Amino acid sequence: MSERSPANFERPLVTVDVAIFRALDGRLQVLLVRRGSGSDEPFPGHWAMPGGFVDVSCDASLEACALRKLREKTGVSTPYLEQLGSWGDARRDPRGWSATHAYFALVPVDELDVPHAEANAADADWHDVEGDGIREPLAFDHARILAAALERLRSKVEYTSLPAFLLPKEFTLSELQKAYELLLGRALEKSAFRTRILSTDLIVPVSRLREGPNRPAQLYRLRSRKTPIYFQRALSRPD
Amino acid sequence: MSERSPANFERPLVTVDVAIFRALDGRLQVLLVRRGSGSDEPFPGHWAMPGGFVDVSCDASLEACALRKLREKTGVSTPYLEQLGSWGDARRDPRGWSATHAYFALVPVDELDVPHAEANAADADWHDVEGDGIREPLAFDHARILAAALERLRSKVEYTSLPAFLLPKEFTLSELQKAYELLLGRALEKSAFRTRILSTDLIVPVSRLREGPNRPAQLYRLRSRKTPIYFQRALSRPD
DNA sequence: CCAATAGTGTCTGTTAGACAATATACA
DNA sequence: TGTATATTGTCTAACAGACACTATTGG
Repeated sequence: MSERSPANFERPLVTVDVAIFRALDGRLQVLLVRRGSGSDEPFPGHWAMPGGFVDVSCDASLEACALRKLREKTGVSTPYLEQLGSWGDARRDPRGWSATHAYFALVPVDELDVPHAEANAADADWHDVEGDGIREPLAFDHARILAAALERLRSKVEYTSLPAFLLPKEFTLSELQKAYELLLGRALEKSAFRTRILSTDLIVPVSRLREGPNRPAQLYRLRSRKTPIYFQRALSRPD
Repeated sequence: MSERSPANFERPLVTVDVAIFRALDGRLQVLLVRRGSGSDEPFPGHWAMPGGFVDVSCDASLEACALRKLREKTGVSTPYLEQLGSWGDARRDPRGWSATHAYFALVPVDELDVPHAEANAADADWHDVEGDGIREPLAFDHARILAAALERLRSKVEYTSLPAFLLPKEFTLSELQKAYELLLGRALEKSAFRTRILSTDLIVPVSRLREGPNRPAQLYRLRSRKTPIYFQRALSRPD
Protein backbone atom coordinates (compact mmCIF):
# COMPACT_ATOMS: atom_id res chain seq x y z
CA MET A 1 0.00 0.00 0.00
CA SER A 2 1.95 2.99 -1.21
CA GLU A 3 1.22 6.53 -0.14
CA ARG A 4 -0.64 8.55 -2.67
CA SER A 5 1.26 11.44 -4.13
CA PRO A 6 0.22 14.99 -3.24
CA ALA A 7 -1.11 15.48 -6.75
CA ASN A 8 -3.76 12.85 -6.09
CA PHE A 9 -5.13 14.79 -3.15
CA GLU A 10 -7.43 17.68 -3.44
CA ARG A 11 -5.66 20.35 -1.42
CA PRO A 12 -7.62 22.17 1.29
CA LEU A 13 -7.70 25.94 1.46
CA VAL A 14 -5.13 27.28 3.92
CA THR A 15 -5.62 30.51 5.82
CA VAL A 16 -4.16 32.37 8.79
CA ASP A 17 -6.28 34.43 11.17
CA VAL A 18 -5.11 36.68 13.98
CA ALA A 19 -7.06 37.80 17.04
CA ILE A 20 -5.48 41.15 17.90
CA PHE A 21 -6.25 42.55 21.33
CA ARG A 22 -5.65 45.90 22.98
CA ALA A 23 -6.76 47.50 26.24
CA LEU A 24 -8.26 50.97 26.03
CA ASP A 25 -9.94 52.89 28.83
CA GLY A 26 -10.59 49.79 30.89
CA ARG A 27 -12.05 47.86 27.99
CA LEU A 28 -10.61 44.88 26.19
CA GLN A 29 -10.91 45.30 22.45
CA VAL A 30 -10.33 43.11 19.42
CA LEU A 31 -9.49 44.36 15.94
CA LEU A 32 -11.88 43.27 13.21
CA VAL A 33 -12.08 43.94 9.50
CA ARG A 34 -15.22 44.19 7.44
CA ARG A 35 -15.41 41.75 4.55
CA GLY A 36 -16.05 43.00 1.04
CA SER A 37 -19.63 43.18 -0.11
CA GLY A 38 -19.09 41.40 -3.41
CA SER A 39 -21.55 38.57 -3.76
CA ASP A 40 -18.85 36.20 -4.93
CA GLU A 41 -17.27 36.27 -1.48
CA PRO A 42 -18.58 34.44 1.58
CA PHE A 43 -20.00 36.49 4.45
CA PRO A 44 -20.14 39.82 2.57
CA GLY A 45 -20.22 42.81 4.90
CA HIS A 46 -19.56 40.71 7.99
CA TRP A 47 -16.89 41.49 10.54
CA ALA A 48 -14.00 39.04 10.62
CA MET A 49 -10.62 38.68 12.25
CA PRO A 50 -7.73 39.91 10.13
CA GLY A 51 -6.49 37.07 8.02
CA GLY A 52 -6.70 35.36 4.73
CA PHE A 53 -5.03 32.88 2.45
CA VAL A 54 -1.42 32.00 2.94
CA ASP A 55 0.50 33.50 0.04
CA VAL A 56 2.96 30.82 -0.92
CA SER A 57 4.95 33.26 -2.99
CA CYS A 58 5.59 35.80 -0.24
CA ASP A 59 4.99 34.15 3.15
CA ALA A 60 8.05 32.28 4.33
CA SER A 61 6.12 30.57 7.12
CA LEU A 62 2.80 30.56 8.93
CA GLU A 63 4.12 32.88 11.62
CA ALA A 64 5.54 35.24 9.03
CA CYS A 65 2.12 35.31 7.43
CA ALA A 66 0.48 36.16 10.76
CA LEU A 67 3.02 38.91 11.42
CA ARG A 68 2.43 40.33 7.96
CA LYS A 69 -1.30 40.56 8.55
CA LEU A 70 -0.75 42.14 11.94
CA ARG A 71 1.67 44.69 10.54
CA GLU A 72 -0.65 45.56 7.66
CA LYS A 73 -3.51 46.32 10.05
CA THR A 74 -1.76 47.89 13.03
CA GLY A 75 1.76 48.90 12.05
CA VAL A 76 3.04 46.84 14.98
CA SER A 77 5.82 44.47 14.02
CA THR A 78 7.01 43.03 17.34
CA PRO A 79 3.93 42.20 19.36
CA TYR A 80 3.35 39.37 21.73
CA LEU A 81 2.22 36.71 19.28
CA GLU A 82 1.15 33.20 20.20
CA GLN A 83 -0.15 30.37 18.11
CA LEU A 84 -3.65 29.57 19.27
CA GLY A 85 -4.49 26.46 17.30
CA SER A 86 -5.92 25.35 14.02
CA TRP A 87 -9.42 24.69 12.87
CA GLY A 88 -10.10 22.72 9.75
CA ASP A 89 -13.10 20.91 8.40
CA ALA A 90 -15.27 20.54 5.35
CA ARG A 91 -17.87 23.14 6.30
CA ARG A 92 -16.28 26.18 7.84
CA ASP A 93 -15.73 27.87 4.46
CA PRO A 94 -18.39 27.57 1.76
CA ARG A 95 -15.64 27.62 -0.86
CA GLY A 96 -14.42 24.20 0.26
CA TRP A 97 -12.53 22.15 2.82
CA SER A 98 -10.40 24.71 4.62
CA ALA A 99 -8.00 24.85 7.53
CA THR A 100 -7.05 28.03 9.33
CA HIS A 101 -4.06 28.60 11.55
CA ALA A 102 -5.14 30.97 14.31
CA TYR A 103 -2.82 33.25 16.27
CA PHE A 104 -3.50 35.84 18.89
CA ALA A 105 -1.57 39.03 19.56
CA LEU A 106 -1.46 41.56 22.37
CA VAL A 107 -0.50 45.07 21.33
CA PRO A 108 0.16 48.14 23.48
CA VAL A 109 -2.00 51.11 22.60
CA ASP A 110 0.97 53.45 22.28
CA GLU A 111 2.58 51.38 19.51
CA LEU A 112 -0.42 51.40 17.23
CA ASP A 113 0.24 53.21 13.99
CA VAL A 114 -2.46 55.88 14.07
CA PRO A 115 -2.16 57.21 10.49
CA HIS A 116 -2.15 53.65 9.30
CA ALA A 117 -5.22 52.88 11.35
CA GLU A 118 -7.02 55.90 9.95
CA ALA A 119 -6.23 54.88 6.41
CA ASN A 120 -7.92 51.58 7.15
CA ALA A 121 -10.65 53.09 9.27
CA ALA A 122 -13.30 52.33 6.70
CA ASP A 123 -12.82 48.59 6.80
CA ALA A 124 -11.17 47.95 10.18
CA ASP A 125 -12.24 48.85 13.69
CA TRP A 126 -11.78 47.93 17.31
CA HIS A 127 -14.68 46.15 19.01
CA ASP A 128 -15.32 45.85 22.72
CA VAL A 129 -15.08 42.32 24.01
CA GLU A 130 -18.16 41.36 26.00
CA GLY A 131 -18.17 37.97 27.65
CA ASP A 132 -16.74 35.40 25.27
CA GLY A 133 -17.05 37.46 22.14
CA ILE A 134 -18.48 40.61 20.62
CA ARG A 135 -22.03 41.74 20.06
CA GLU A 136 -22.21 41.37 16.31
CA PRO A 137 -22.03 38.07 14.44
CA LEU A 138 -18.69 37.17 12.91
CA ALA A 139 -17.83 35.62 9.58
CA PHE A 140 -16.94 31.93 9.22
CA ASP A 141 -16.30 30.24 12.57
CA HIS A 142 -14.51 33.30 13.86
CA ALA A 143 -16.80 33.55 16.88
CA ARG A 144 -15.58 30.13 17.97
CA ILE A 145 -11.96 31.08 17.37
CA LEU A 146 -12.34 34.37 19.21
CA ALA A 147 -13.92 32.53 22.13
CA ALA A 148 -10.97 30.14 22.18
CA ALA A 149 -8.54 33.07 22.12
CA LEU A 150 -10.31 34.70 25.05
CA GLU A 151 -10.37 31.44 26.96
CA ARG A 152 -6.63 30.92 26.41
CA LEU A 153 -5.90 34.52 27.31
CA ARG A 154 -7.95 34.47 30.50
CA SER A 155 -6.58 31.13 31.51
CA LYS A 156 -2.98 32.26 31.10
CA VAL A 157 -3.57 35.43 33.06
CA GLU A 158 -3.87 33.22 36.14
CA TYR A 159 -0.26 32.07 35.94
CA THR A 160 1.65 34.23 33.45
CA SER A 161 2.54 37.85 32.82
CA LEU A 162 0.55 38.16 29.60
CA PRO A 163 -1.37 41.31 30.62
CA ALA A 164 1.92 43.19 30.69
CA PHE A 165 2.06 43.06 26.89
CA LEU A 166 -0.99 45.31 26.70
CA LEU A 167 0.82 48.14 28.49
CA PRO A 168 2.92 50.99 27.07
CA LYS A 169 6.69 50.98 27.42
CA GLU A 170 6.57 52.53 30.88
CA PHE A 171 3.85 51.82 33.41
CA THR A 172 3.12 51.70 37.10
CA LEU A 173 2.36 48.68 39.20
CA SER A 174 -1.21 49.87 39.59
CA GLU A 175 -1.60 50.03 35.82
CA LEU A 176 -0.27 46.49 35.53
CA GLN A 177 -2.73 45.39 38.19
CA LYS A 178 -5.58 47.05 36.29
CA ALA A 179 -4.57 45.13 33.16
CA TYR A 180 -4.73 41.90 35.11
CA GLU A 181 -8.09 42.83 36.57
CA LEU A 182 -9.44 43.72 33.14
CA LEU A 183 -8.63 40.30 31.74
CA LEU A 184 -9.66 38.44 34.87
CA GLY A 185 -12.89 40.31 35.28
CA ARG A 186 -12.35 40.58 39.01
CA ALA A 187 -10.41 42.64 41.50
CA LEU A 188 -7.07 41.59 42.91
CA GLU A 189 -5.62 42.38 46.31
CA LYS A 190 -3.02 45.12 46.00
CA SER A 191 -0.41 43.91 48.44
CA ALA A 192 -0.38 40.32 47.26
CA PHE A 193 -0.23 41.44 43.64
CA ARG A 194 2.79 43.63 44.23
CA THR A 195 4.78 40.99 46.06
CA ARG A 196 3.89 38.44 43.39
CA ILE A 197 5.16 40.67 40.59
CA LEU A 198 8.19 42.06 42.40
CA SER A 199 9.35 38.62 43.50
CA THR A 200 10.13 37.90 39.83
CA ASP A 201 12.39 39.72 37.40
CA LEU A 202 9.47 40.58 35.14
CA ILE A 203 9.85 44.33 35.46
CA VAL A 204 12.65 46.76 36.26
CA PRO A 205 12.14 50.25 37.68
CA VAL A 206 13.10 53.21 35.53
CA SER A 207 14.33 56.44 37.09
CA ARG A 208 11.07 58.27 36.57
CA LEU A 209 7.82 58.67 38.43
CA ARG A 210 4.27 59.05 37.25
CA GLU A 211 3.04 62.42 38.63
CA GLY A 212 -0.55 63.17 39.54
CA PRO A 213 -2.79 64.76 42.14
CA ASN A 214 -1.51 62.22 44.61
CA ARG A 215 1.58 60.38 45.63
CA PRO A 216 3.75 59.75 42.54
CA ALA A 217 4.16 56.17 41.42
CA GLN A 218 7.30 54.36 40.41
CA LEU A 219 7.48 53.67 36.69
CA TYR A 220 8.66 50.30 35.41
CA ARG A 221 9.47 48.72 32.10
CA LEU A 222 9.38 45.08 31.02
CA ARG A 223 12.63 43.19 31.08
CA SER A 224 11.54 41.37 27.95
CA ARG A 225 8.94 42.64 25.48
CA LYS A 226 8.44 39.19 24.00
CA THR A 227 8.71 36.45 26.60
CA PRO A 228 6.18 36.12 29.40
CA ILE A 229 6.91 35.06 32.96
CA TYR A 230 5.37 31.84 34.26
CA PHE A 231 4.40 31.91 37.90
CA GLN A 232 4.75 28.85 40.06
CA ARG A 233 1.33 29.30 41.55
CA ALA A 234 -1.87 30.33 39.83
CA LEU A 235 -4.10 33.00 41.25
CA SER A 236 -6.83 31.44 43.31
CA ARG A 237 -9.96 30.57 41.45
CA PRO A 238 -12.93 32.34 42.96
CA ASP A 239 -15.86 30.14 43.88
CA MET B 1 -8.22 46.33 -3.06
CA SER B 2 -10.35 43.22 -3.37
CA GLU B 3 -9.38 39.90 -1.90
CA ARG B 4 -8.04 37.44 -4.38
CA SER B 5 -10.13 34.37 -4.93
CA PRO B 6 -8.84 31.01 -3.71
CA ALA B 7 -8.28 29.92 -7.27
CA ASN B 8 -5.60 32.57 -7.64
CA PHE B 9 -3.60 31.15 -4.78
CA GLU B 10 -1.35 28.18 -5.06
CA ARG B 11 -2.57 25.96 -2.25
CA PRO B 12 -0.05 24.60 0.25
CA LEU B 13 0.13 20.91 1.07
CA VAL B 14 -1.83 20.08 4.21
CA THR B 15 -0.88 17.22 6.50
CA VAL B 16 -1.64 15.96 9.99
CA ASP B 17 1.00 14.30 12.19
CA VAL B 18 0.48 12.62 15.54
CA ALA B 19 3.07 12.00 18.26
CA ILE B 20 1.76 8.90 20.03
CA PHE B 21 3.29 8.14 23.41
CA ARG B 22 3.10 5.16 25.72
CA ALA B 23 4.91 4.15 28.90
CA LEU B 24 6.40 0.65 28.98
CA ASP B 25 8.66 -0.79 31.67
CA GLY B 26 9.68 2.62 32.94
CA ARG B 27 10.46 3.95 29.50
CA LEU B 28 8.61 6.62 27.55
CA GLN B 29 8.12 5.52 23.97
CA VAL B 30 6.85 7.14 20.79
CA LEU B 31 5.30 5.32 17.86
CA LEU B 32 7.02 5.85 14.53
CA VAL B 33 6.43 4.52 11.04
CA ARG B 34 9.06 3.85 8.42
CA ARG B 35 8.60 5.72 5.18
CA GLY B 36 8.49 3.86 1.89
CA SER B 37 11.75 3.42 0.03
CA GLY B 38 10.48 4.57 -3.33
CA SER B 39 12.75 7.27 -4.69
CA ASP B 40 9.81 9.44 -5.66
CA GLU B 41 9.02 10.01 -2.00
CA PRO B 42 10.92 12.32 0.33
CA PHE B 43 12.96 10.81 3.14
CA PRO B 44 12.76 7.19 1.93
CA GLY B 45 13.38 4.66 4.67
CA HIS B 46 13.37 7.30 7.42
CA TRP B 47 11.32 7.03 10.57
CA ALA B 48 8.47 9.52 10.82
CA MET B 49 5.52 10.23 13.06
CA PRO B 50 2.26 8.69 11.85
CA GLY B 51 0.55 11.15 9.61
CA GLY B 52 0.01 12.25 6.09
CA PHE B 53 -2.14 14.30 3.83
CA VAL B 54 -5.58 15.34 4.89
CA ASP B 55 -8.04 13.39 2.81
CA VAL B 56 -10.69 15.92 1.94
CA SER B 57 -13.04 13.17 0.81
CA CYS B 58 -13.03 11.17 4.04
CA ASP B 59 -11.73 13.38 6.88
CA ALA B 60 -14.51 15.50 8.34
CA SER B 61 -12.05 17.64 10.30
CA LEU B 62 -8.42 17.91 11.31
CA GLU B 63 -9.09 16.14 14.59
CA ALA B 64 -11.00 13.38 12.84
CA CYS B 65 -8.00 12.94 10.56
CA ALA B 66 -5.67 12.68 13.57
CA LEU B 67 -7.97 10.15 15.24
CA ARG B 68 -8.11 8.12 12.05
CA LYS B 69 -4.33 7.91 11.85
CA LEU B 70 -4.12 6.98 15.51
CA ARG B 71 -6.75 4.27 15.14
CA GLU B 72 -5.08 2.85 12.03
CA LYS B 73 -1.77 2.46 13.84
CA THR B 74 -2.80 1.50 17.37
CA GLY B 75 -6.43 0.42 17.35
CA VAL B 76 -7.08 2.99 20.08
CA SER B 77 -10.03 5.18 19.34
CA THR B 78 -10.51 7.23 22.52
CA PRO B 79 -7.07 8.35 23.66
CA TYR B 80 -6.05 11.55 25.30
CA LEU B 81 -5.53 13.70 22.23
CA GLU B 82 -4.33 17.28 22.25
CA GLN B 83 -3.57 19.66 19.46
CA LEU B 84 0.09 20.58 19.67
CA GLY B 85 0.43 23.28 17.04
CA SER B 86 1.10 23.76 13.38
CA TRP B 87 4.26 24.12 11.41
CA GLY B 88 4.20 25.51 7.91
CA ASP B 89 6.82 27.00 5.66
CA ALA B 90 8.27 26.77 2.19
CA ARG B 91 11.06 24.34 2.99
CA ARG B 92 9.91 21.63 5.37
CA ASP B 93 8.67 19.39 2.56
CA PRO B 94 10.68 19.16 -0.68
CA ARG B 95 7.43 18.70 -2.57
CA GLY B 96 6.42 22.30 -1.86
CA TRP B 97 5.05 24.80 0.65
CA SER B 98 3.44 22.65 3.29
CA ALA B 99 1.70 23.05 6.64
CA THR B 100 1.24 20.26 9.13
CA HIS B 101 -1.20 20.14 12.01
CA ALA B 102 0.50 18.29 14.84
CA TYR B 103 -1.30 16.44 17.63
CA PHE B 104 -0.03 14.34 20.46
CA ALA B 105 -1.72 11.39 22.09
CA LEU B 106 -1.19 9.41 25.27
CA VAL B 107 -2.30 5.78 25.09
CA PRO B 108 -2.42 3.17 27.84
CA VAL B 109 -0.44 0.04 27.07
CA ASP B 110 -3.39 -2.22 27.82
CA GLU B 111 -5.58 -0.66 25.15
CA LEU B 112 -3.14 -1.17 22.31
CA ASP B 113 -4.45 -3.48 19.68
CA VAL B 114 -1.78 -6.18 19.64
CA PRO B 115 -2.84 -8.09 16.49
CA HIS B 116 -3.16 -4.80 14.73
CA ALA B 117 0.28 -3.77 15.88
CA GLU B 118 1.76 -7.05 14.68
CA ALA B 119 0.22 -6.66 11.28
CA ASN B 120 1.96 -3.30 11.03
CA ALA B 121 5.13 -4.49 12.74
CA ALA B 122 7.16 -4.24 9.58
CA ASP B 123 6.65 -0.53 9.12
CA ALA B 124 5.75 0.74 12.61
CA ASP B 125 7.57 0.44 15.89
CA TRP B 126 7.90 2.00 19.32
CA HIS B 127 11.07 3.97 20.00
CA ASP B 128 12.48 4.92 23.36
CA VAL B 129 12.48 8.64 24.03
CA GLU B 130 15.89 9.85 25.11
CA GLY B 131 16.20 13.48 26.09
CA ASP B 132 14.25 15.64 23.66
CA GLY B 133 13.90 13.05 20.94
CA ILE B 134 15.02 9.62 19.75
CA ARG B 135 18.39 8.33 18.65
CA GLU B 136 17.73 8.01 14.94
CA PRO B 137 17.11 10.94 12.60
CA LEU B 138 13.51 11.66 11.68
CA ALA B 139 11.93 12.61 8.38
CA PHE B 140 10.93 16.19 7.56
CA ASP B 141 11.02 18.47 10.63
CA HIS B 142 9.58 15.74 12.81
CA ALA B 143 12.48 15.96 15.25
CA ARG B 144 11.45 19.55 15.95
CA ILE B 145 7.81 18.59 16.32
CA LEU B 146 8.63 15.67 18.59
CA ALA B 147 10.77 17.96 20.73
CA ALA B 148 7.87 20.39 20.99
CA ALA B 149 5.53 17.56 21.98
CA LEU B 150 7.92 16.43 24.70
CA GLU B 151 8.35 19.97 25.94
CA ARG B 152 4.58 20.48 26.12
CA LEU B 153 4.11 17.12 27.79
CA ARG B 154 6.80 17.66 30.40
CA SER B 155 5.64 21.18 31.06
CA LYS B 156 2.06 20.10 31.65
CA VAL B 157 3.11 17.31 33.98
CA GLU B 158 4.04 20.03 36.45
CA TYR B 159 0.45 21.21 36.85
CA THR B 160 -1.93 18.69 35.25
CA SER B 161 -2.89 15.03 35.49
CA LEU B 162 -1.64 14.10 32.01
CA PRO B 163 0.50 11.14 33.16
CA ALA B 164 -2.67 9.39 34.27
CA PHE B 165 -3.62 8.84 30.63
CA LEU B 166 -0.65 6.51 30.19
CA LEU B 167 -1.99 4.09 32.81
CA PRO B 168 -4.30 1.10 32.41
CA LYS B 169 -7.91 1.28 33.56
CA GLU B 170 -7.04 0.38 37.14
CA PHE B 171 -3.85 1.45 38.84
CA THR B 172 -2.36 2.20 42.22
CA LEU B 173 -1.20 5.54 43.53
CA SER B 174 2.39 4.32 43.35
CA GLU B 175 1.96 3.49 39.68
CA LEU B 176 0.56 6.94 39.05
CA GLN B 177 3.51 8.45 40.86
CA LYS B 178 5.91 6.39 38.73
CA ALA B 179 4.23 7.74 35.58
CA TYR B 180 4.77 11.28 36.85
CA GLU B 181 8.39 10.53 37.68
CA LEU B 182 8.96 9.00 34.27
CA LEU B 183 7.84 12.14 32.48
CA LEU B 184 9.48 14.50 34.93
CA GLY B 185 12.76 12.65 34.99
CA ARG B 186 13.02 13.06 38.73
CA ALA B 187 11.69 11.52 41.90
CA LEU B 188 8.73 12.91 43.78
CA GLU B 189 8.04 12.77 47.50
CA LYS B 190 5.44 10.13 48.25
CA SER B 191 3.42 11.83 50.95
CA ALA B 192 3.11 15.15 49.16
CA PHE B 193 2.21 13.39 45.93
CA ARG B 194 -0.59 11.41 47.52
CA THR B 195 -2.05 14.43 49.26
CA ARG B 196 -1.91 16.39 46.02
CA ILE B 197 -3.72 13.73 44.02
CA LEU B 198 -6.27 12.78 46.65
CA SER B 199 -7.21 16.40 47.33
CA THR B 200 -8.78 16.46 43.85
CA ASP B 201 -11.47 14.29 42.35
CA LEU B 202 -9.11 12.96 39.70
CA ILE B 203 -9.36 9.34 40.77
CA VAL B 204 -11.89 7.16 42.56
CA PRO B 205 -11.06 3.98 44.43
CA VAL B 206 -12.42 0.71 43.12
CA SER B 207 -13.23 -2.16 45.44
CA ARG B 208 -10.15 -4.15 44.56
CA LEU B 209 -6.57 -4.31 45.72
CA ARG B 210 -3.33 -4.98 43.90
CA GLU B 211 -1.82 -8.06 45.59
CA GLY B 212 1.88 -8.72 45.81
CA PRO B 213 4.66 -9.93 48.08
CA ASN B 214 3.95 -6.94 50.31
CA ARG B 215 1.12 -4.89 51.62
CA PRO B 216 -1.71 -4.76 49.04
CA ALA B 217 -2.39 -1.43 47.42
CA GLN B 218 -5.70 0.26 46.78
CA LEU B 219 -6.67 0.31 43.12
CA TYR B 220 -8.14 3.42 41.54
CA ARG B 221 -9.66 4.42 38.25
CA LEU B 222 -9.85 7.79 36.54
CA ARG B 223 -13.03 9.75 36.96
CA SER B 224 -12.67 10.95 33.37
CA ARG B 225 -10.65 9.16 30.70
CA LYS B 226 -10.53 12.27 28.54
CA THR B 227 -10.25 15.44 30.60
CA PRO B 228 -7.18 16.21 32.69
CA ILE B 229 -7.14 17.91 36.06
CA TYR B 230 -5.41 21.28 36.41
CA PHE B 231 -3.69 21.84 39.71
CA GLN B 232 -3.59 25.24 41.33
CA ARG B 233 0.11 25.01 42.07
CA ALA B 234 2.85 23.60 39.91
CA LEU B 235 5.38 21.17 41.26
CA SER B 236 8.47 23.03 42.31
CA ARG B 237 11.10 23.41 39.66
CA PRO B 238 14.37 21.90 40.85
CA ASP B 239 17.37 24.22 40.68
C1' DC C 1 11.28 -12.67 62.55
C1' DC C 2 12.66 -9.89 57.70
C1' DA C 3 11.90 -7.62 53.27
C1' DA C 4 9.19 -4.87 50.62
C1' DT C 5 5.86 -1.78 49.55
C1' DA C 6 1.57 0.94 51.24
C1' DG C 7 0.03 4.53 53.70
C1' DT C 8 0.14 8.41 57.56
C1' DG C 9 1.91 12.20 60.63
C1' DT C 10 4.72 16.18 61.73
C1' DC C 11 7.32 20.03 60.79
C1' DT C 12 9.01 23.84 57.74
C1' DG C 13 9.01 27.21 54.05
C1' DT C 14 6.65 29.72 50.59
C1' DT C 15 3.16 32.62 49.08
C1' DA C 16 -1.72 34.17 48.07
C1' DG C 17 -5.44 36.65 50.39
C1' DA C 18 -7.43 39.78 53.69
C1' DC C 19 -6.92 43.86 55.96
C1' DA C 20 -4.66 47.58 58.29
C1' DA C 21 -1.30 51.12 58.48
C1' DT C 22 1.70 54.50 56.67
C1' DA C 23 3.60 57.69 52.80
C1' DT C 24 3.46 61.46 49.55
C1' DA C 25 1.79 64.10 46.14
C1' DC C 26 -1.73 68.25 44.92
C1' DA C 27 -5.38 71.45 46.17
C1' DT D 1 -5.82 70.74 56.20
C1' DG D 2 -8.30 66.87 52.99
C1' DT D 3 -8.34 63.64 49.21
C1' DA D 4 -6.41 60.33 46.39
C1' DT D 5 -3.33 57.05 45.29
C1' DA D 6 1.22 54.57 46.43
C1' DT D 7 3.56 51.53 49.26
C1' DT D 8 4.40 48.58 53.28
C1' DG D 9 3.34 45.48 57.28
C1' DT D 10 0.88 41.76 59.78
C1' DC D 11 -1.68 37.82 60.15
C1' DT D 12 -3.82 33.56 58.25
C1' DA D 13 -4.58 29.58 55.26
C1' DA D 14 -3.14 26.39 51.86
C1' DC D 15 0.05 23.31 50.28
C1' DA D 16 4.62 21.39 48.55
C1' DG D 17 8.84 19.27 50.36
C1' DA D 18 11.50 16.72 53.68
C1' DC D 19 11.56 13.10 56.71
C1' DA D 20 10.05 9.92 60.06
C1' DC D 21 6.82 6.75 61.35
C1' DT D 22 3.34 2.97 61.20
C1' DA D 23 0.70 -0.83 58.52
C1' DT D 24 0.17 -5.10 56.04
C1' DT D 25 1.27 -8.55 53.08
C1' DG D 26 4.46 -12.96 51.82
C1' DG D 27 8.30 -15.77 53.03
